[in-house]
Formats: sequence, structure tokens, C-alpha cells
Amino acid sequence: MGTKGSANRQRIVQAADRLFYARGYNQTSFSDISDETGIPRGNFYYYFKTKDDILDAVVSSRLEFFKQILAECDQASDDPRVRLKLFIEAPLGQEEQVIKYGCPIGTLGSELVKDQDHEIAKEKLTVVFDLIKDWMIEQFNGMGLTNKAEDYAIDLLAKMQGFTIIASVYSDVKYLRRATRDTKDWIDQLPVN
Amino acid sequence: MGTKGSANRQRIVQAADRLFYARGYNQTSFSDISDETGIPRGNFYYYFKTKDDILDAVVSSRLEFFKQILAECDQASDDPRVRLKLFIEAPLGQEEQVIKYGCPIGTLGSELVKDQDHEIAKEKLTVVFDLIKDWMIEQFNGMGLTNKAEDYAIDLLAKMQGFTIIASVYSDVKYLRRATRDTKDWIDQLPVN
DNA sequence: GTCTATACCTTGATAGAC
DNA sequence: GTCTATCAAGGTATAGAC
Repeated sequence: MGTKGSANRQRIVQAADRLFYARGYNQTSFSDISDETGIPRGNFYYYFKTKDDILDAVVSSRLEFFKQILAECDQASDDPRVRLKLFIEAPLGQEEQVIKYGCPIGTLGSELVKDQDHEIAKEKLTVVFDLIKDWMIEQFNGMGLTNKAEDYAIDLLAKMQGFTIIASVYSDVKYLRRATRDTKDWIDQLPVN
Repeated sequence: MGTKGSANRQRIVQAADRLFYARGYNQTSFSDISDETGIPRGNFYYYFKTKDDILDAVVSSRLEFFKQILAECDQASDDPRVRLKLFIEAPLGQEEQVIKYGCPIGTLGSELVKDQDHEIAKEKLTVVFDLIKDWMIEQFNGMGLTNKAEDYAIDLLAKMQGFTIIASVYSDVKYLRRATRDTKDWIDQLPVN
């Protein structure tokens, strides 16, 4: 097994993923990751040259996470409407976390846009947004809304980002639940071309 | 003039406000604020007991900022639709900043929800959100949409948060401009009860 | 009120033994 | 591959002269 897939490396990435989500990248120290994994601080540098490299690995991990969610939506149904609604209600499965820490890619984006460095991670993060956006475009295309598909996709992505922020700032699931329901209704009310 | 309004204190708050917005709270050090104001680091503790107190003052400053924007919308017209559309297009006046650093209250919220402390600042931040939300409710009430006013207000707030994130993650004003236009159109298309 | 000097801690990162 | 010891830098905060 190569270095990239070593058990210790995986444990570091998984712990960092959780901690970056719960505390933010800048507020997570090597000591924090060390405490969670039991791997000594100094040992990290055998697997990663810099903290930035850990961030890159975490963003890649989140990309895979969303690929999996989208794949599950695809497998569950052939109907684009059903697929979209499944994705819309996905955050409800992580209610507590979403309320406490927001969206795993939205809040990371908000944090990274204020940083000068992390160029690779920032680029990778837009890849995650593109993944979701392009998948949404496919679904709207499948509904026959070809000339508005991209705008609808951006609107849906923005909608989900928006009510996630509101719910987390107010620490209240009611905003998440109501917006999820209304957004699904919005999908149902779209015309079929 | 009391301590609260001293010139040095004001300069510290103004510089901190800019820096917290551009770099984030956690990534702004006393040295940064010292560099911008010319006031020595150690001197800050005459005006503020902790860094947290500076944060509290900054959030209060942003509350006043939004009060002023809403007051301008109120003064510009008596028509609730016009007022809402004026507020919706307000971010366009700060295009570059919004693209680079996101929303001054949304990104701060995303940062603070991940922190254990800053309870006072977090509470104050929801006051800012409430200020805007309640103002929006008033406008929707003025349009006769009384039974849906709160949901509309939350949706509008979420919408604006959402497309601000998308625009900043992609570093592209086109998302901000298109969403601003469409959101204003949405206001115009709402029924009058 | 203003400023300098500094205490004390934590950070990311390195060196080198095993 | 794994671990300890440690570095240099930077963080918040304090003490005390002026």
C-alpha cells in the first residue's frame, strides 16, 4: 500500500475533515488533530509537507463525499424532479451538524475567500461547487428546461447555501425544515417543457 | 467625551471592522490593527479588556451600518416594493468587496458559529439579522402579504446570503448581478393582497 | 492617557534518534 | 516509519514607566 493510502494518513485526513468542519481550518491546530488521532504532531510531516496539504486532502475528501450523495440520488430514481428533491432534503439527515457548523463547503468557502493563500484548496473547492451545479443542470435539462437550466441550478445552490446560513446563525432547525419543504415544492411547481 | 467615544477607540473599531471583514476575526491580530491605526498593541487594553470586546464593538458598528442602509431605503420611497428592491441592490454598490470577502454579517456568522466563545457577539449578530428580517416583514406587510410576510422575509434574506456566497466562491460578479436582477423581478411579480 | 517592554503560551515546522 | 525534543515566530495579555 502506497503512502497516499496509508492507514495513518487516512486517519489524519478524517480527523482533520471533522475538525475543519467543526472549528474551521484556521482554528484547528496540529495538536487538535494529534489529540483526536493519537498520532504525534511531529509525525504529520511524514505524510504532509504543510498544513495546506492537509487542507487539500480534506477538500478532495469532501468532493468524494458529494459525489457519493449525488450518485445515491441518481440511483434512487430516473426522474430528475425526484433526484433534485432527494438532494434538497439531504441536509436534513445531518440536521444537528448543519445547525451547529453550517454547510461543509459553504462555510469553508467563506473562510478561504478571506485568505491570501490556499490557492489549490480554493480551486478544488470550486470543483465541488461545479460538481453539484453541473449535476443540477443535468436534472433541469432532463426536465426540458434547457434554456434556463444553469440559472435554475445557481438559484437552487444559492437557496440551499442561504437557508443553511440562516438556520445556523439562528441555531434553529425550523428554518432548515421549512425552506427544505418550500424548495421541494418549488421544484414540483416548475413547468415541464 | 467619555471613553466609549474617544478618537482612538473609534479608530481601533473602524480598523478592526475592516480587517475582520477582509481577513476574518481569527486571522486578524492586534499587530494588524496596530499597523493600520499606528496605535501600539499594548495600548488597546486601555480601551478594550479583551479581543472579544473589540469584536462586540465591531458587531455593534455593523448593526448601525445596516440601520443606516435601511433608513436610506425608507427615506427614498414609501412604496414597500421600491424599498425592498433598493435593499436588494445595495450589495452592488460594494461589488468588489462582496466578491472578495462575502457578506459582512454572513461570513462573520459562518465564522462565529464554529467558535465556542464569543457568546455576546453571536447574540448581537442575530440582532443584526433580526433588524433586517423585521424590516423586510414590515415591507411585505405593507404589500398586504401579512400571512406570508415572515416566510418571504426569511426567503429573501436567505436568497441574498446564498448568491453572495456563490459570487464570492466563484469570484465572479455575474452571479451577483443576475441574482440581484432576478430577485428584484421576483418582488415585482408578487401578488398584491 | 499613552507608550515600551515583556511575560507566557501556542503555533507550524524541523532535526535527528530509534 | 515512528517518535521526542525543540525551534523560531507570532499570538494575547500584562506591568509599569512616563
